[in-house]
Amino acid sequence: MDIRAVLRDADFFTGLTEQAVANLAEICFGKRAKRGELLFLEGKRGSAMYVLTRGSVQLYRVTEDGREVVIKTILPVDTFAEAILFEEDDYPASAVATEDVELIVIPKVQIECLLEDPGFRDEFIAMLMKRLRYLVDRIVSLTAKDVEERFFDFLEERYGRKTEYRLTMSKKALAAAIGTIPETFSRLLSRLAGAGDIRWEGEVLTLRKGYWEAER
Amino acid sequence: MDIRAVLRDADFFTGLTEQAVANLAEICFGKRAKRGELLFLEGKRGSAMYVLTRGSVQLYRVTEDGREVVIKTILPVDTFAEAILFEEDDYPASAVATEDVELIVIPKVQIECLLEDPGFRDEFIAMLMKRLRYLVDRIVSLTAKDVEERFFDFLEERYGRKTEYRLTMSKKALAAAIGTIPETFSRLLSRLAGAGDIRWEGEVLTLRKGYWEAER
DNA sequence: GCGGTTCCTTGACCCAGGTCAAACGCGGGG
DNA sequence: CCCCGCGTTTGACCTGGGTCAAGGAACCGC
Repeated sequence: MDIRAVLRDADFFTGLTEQAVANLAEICFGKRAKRGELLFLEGKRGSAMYVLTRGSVQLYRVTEDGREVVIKTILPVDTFAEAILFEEDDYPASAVATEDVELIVIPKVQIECLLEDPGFRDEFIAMLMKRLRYLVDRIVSLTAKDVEERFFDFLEERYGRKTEYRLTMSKKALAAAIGTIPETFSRLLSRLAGAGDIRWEGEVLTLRKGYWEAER
Repeated sequence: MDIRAVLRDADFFTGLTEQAVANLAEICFGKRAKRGELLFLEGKRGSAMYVLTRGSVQLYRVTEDGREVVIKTILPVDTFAEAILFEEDDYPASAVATEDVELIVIPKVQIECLLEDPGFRDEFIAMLMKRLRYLVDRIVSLTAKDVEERFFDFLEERYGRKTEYRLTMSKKALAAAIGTIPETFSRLLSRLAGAGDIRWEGEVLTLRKGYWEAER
């Protein structure tokens, strides 16, 4: 895995010179984790942010009564846990690998230097704005849309409009990603399959041709 | 209304020198709006951010099918619409006055100069982080808590733990603030009143003594 | 191969809270 | 002073989706 190439291509680091990326890459290191492994825990002190290069990760919070609420599902190539860079304290959420994953670990101290650079800082602010927008969208979606709509929103947002999706995370994780439970998700799928809207074989989900053009 | 004094005390402007605040105050101006008035509309171009000094404002989004989702309720003294400062484009949400309000309007261009100052930029980033946290909390709350819990969370978060609250916005607006509809909110209130947990007279809500210490 | 997990599915049930409708109080404009 | 419109309340009703329980199915490690 060529760390430097990955960093260069990540949105997060546009605005850095080739040289700066090279320097950064020197300090970073790769990491693997297996499905189900925790990457960090809400409230724990953290000292790194991540770039996900393979697999998927869910950021979630746990309520007092033990319910897990997924805030966001991370897919390659995306960065996460940038929040930690600007907080003296803890991770604001937990992160779990929803499949076997590969990631790049970027030590916090290293980025703090970069933030001196005003250009980079602007990029950083722009990224935060994107995160804000995402969360607002998620609130709207969880509040005002039903499970079916959220499912297709998820497909579109995370993979784009296609007719075939290779979904490698578990259905349980998918259910959590769209803010519901496995039972409800399973029922949704069999209803859609019954109506001929989708077909699910192994890891491959196939949509009825023209689905995206239909009423919706 | 002493604009300079308000700005000086606003969290948002800590990190500015007295002089910088004074300069800023020169450019800003006060504004009033009546209950129900729109301050800005999602998708419209904007060129100012605001400090609310009296009344309350709701930020909300409208879904395709016309449902309004309240993102956040603003109370004095808080800033809003800072997002616009870093977007070339539009307001990401709409804002409506939920009571008669007084606000300070800060032209966008003016702040853009301030962002040159690295100290101010750090404050700005810290503020964005707080917003992120807030939205994550709201997701958790809307997803995993019932209406009653959200109501008391709202009271605590917006006014602190007290036994008496002067609630000047309409019950309709309150219902929207906690993510429900007037009917459900009204039923909640009469249930709580029946149980002796609350009393509501005019604008004043009184909690049963020791409410905050109870099980919850 | 085999017992033990964990995942997935299905069925029966339930309930918080949304919808629809009706009635009333209240404040402001004509 | 009356009327209209809005906010509020209450009642009757309904339903999306969560809970609980019970089998299958797939995947371990031994």
